[in-house]
Amino acid sequence: MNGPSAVQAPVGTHDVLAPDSARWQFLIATFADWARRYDFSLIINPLFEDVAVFNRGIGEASEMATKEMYVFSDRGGRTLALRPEGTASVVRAFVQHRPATPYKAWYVTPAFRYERPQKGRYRQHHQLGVEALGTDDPSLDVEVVSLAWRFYAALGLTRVRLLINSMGHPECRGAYVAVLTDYLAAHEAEICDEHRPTWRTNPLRVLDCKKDACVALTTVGPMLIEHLCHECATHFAQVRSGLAAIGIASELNPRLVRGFDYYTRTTFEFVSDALESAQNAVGGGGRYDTLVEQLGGPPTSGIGFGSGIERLLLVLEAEGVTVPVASLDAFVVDTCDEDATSPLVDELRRAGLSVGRAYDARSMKAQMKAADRSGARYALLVGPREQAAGEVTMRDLRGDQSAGQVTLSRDAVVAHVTDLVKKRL
RNA sequence: GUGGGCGUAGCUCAGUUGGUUAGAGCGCCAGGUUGUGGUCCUGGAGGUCGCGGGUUCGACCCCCGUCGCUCACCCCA
Repeated sequence: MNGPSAVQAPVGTHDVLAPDSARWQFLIATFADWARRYDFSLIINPLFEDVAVFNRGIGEASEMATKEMYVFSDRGGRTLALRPEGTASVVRAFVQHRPATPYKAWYVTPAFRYERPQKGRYRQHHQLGVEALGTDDPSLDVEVVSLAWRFYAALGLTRVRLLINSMGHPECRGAYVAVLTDYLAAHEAEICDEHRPTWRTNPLRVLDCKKDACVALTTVGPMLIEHLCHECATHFAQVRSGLAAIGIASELNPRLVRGFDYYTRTTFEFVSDALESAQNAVGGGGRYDTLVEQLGGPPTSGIGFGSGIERLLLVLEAEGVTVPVASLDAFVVDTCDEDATSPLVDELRRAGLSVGRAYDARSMKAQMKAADRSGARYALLVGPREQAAGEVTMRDLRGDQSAGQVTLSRDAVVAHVTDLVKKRL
């Protein structure tokens, strides 16, 4: 390597190649299927937005907005940001296009945050999620949560738990924050070293703190769940009973406070007991009944959830879930006539089969080796003998040790192999 | 943003107190078998030992810097 030094992916990003990419396909296809069953349509948003979309959405006081966003100026002087999460863009698109409500959309997208990478945390990670706008019916909260729940189950995960809480709406939360502020002010000396100087900026963050000092303090302090107004308390009760009615166990966690300012009422998080690290959250979400207005739309309720693909893959591995890997149906081995290979391969592919072949006119032994490594079910051999007789030799590569082979006429081979493959499905 | 660990072949890793041409397994290519994979045998290709500087007669090894990877804190998915 005397040429230019090799380039590599930026810090905190990663490439996904086969065979790992098969697990991504499985995740995305499974999620798309469940989103379809729940009547969600696909939405595709830009990866970058006017920075105001995210600032107004996730809150200027949040860590993500202040320290973690990829903000840049384009050549036209616009201040843009790479999306750090999925919700704000969907809501922005809703405000801009005003689809009929209820509007239910699913997405899969990269998300960008400038953080130090570690296990399960990247500067570009990927999320699957849904958003549902246009009603605050608790049945919709139940649907969004259960979609996530059923999706995790469909992946084969058994150790995911649902934590749930209610953030109230702005009025009852505001009243609670006043109570909490008084409480924290009276016990300021007991707050952990990190939050003592900053707790007034966002008192709710103290609830989220994992340090012993803050945990001890807030466990006995006032809880938001106890200060909900009648409407919010009723709504939350309906969500929980709705989940129970379809057999989904939700654990009330009054300390659950998620990182974005836009959340109201129902807030939830899925954690995996299979992950021991601090990155045990595989997904989360909640209701955001003021976000549409903050982005300039009419008063519109919304709820959504997002799940990190990289996190899900960690959990799949931790739980020992294996993912089906598609292999080739056939591999064409041709030592005779390169010009005859392409039509045969083409016919097989048009018949719906996945077909591999060798290149560079390699020896039959080399091509057979390639056929074996490709995982193909059948090898289709065309040598001078078959060529002269108008035949193809079909060899079963995955049968018993004594795999047999048969000779077929060239005209019948495509239909024959197609039948065999379809019978196995 | 803070702190720890690690960078040797495509991959996983050896490499003695600092001493000549840096090794293994797997993978890859070819041959053994001039028409047959998965087992076996033989051979081959592939490395500026992350990069730069320093110490030394001599550095993969020691020192400094740098880049990268990784783990944890923080935050989150």
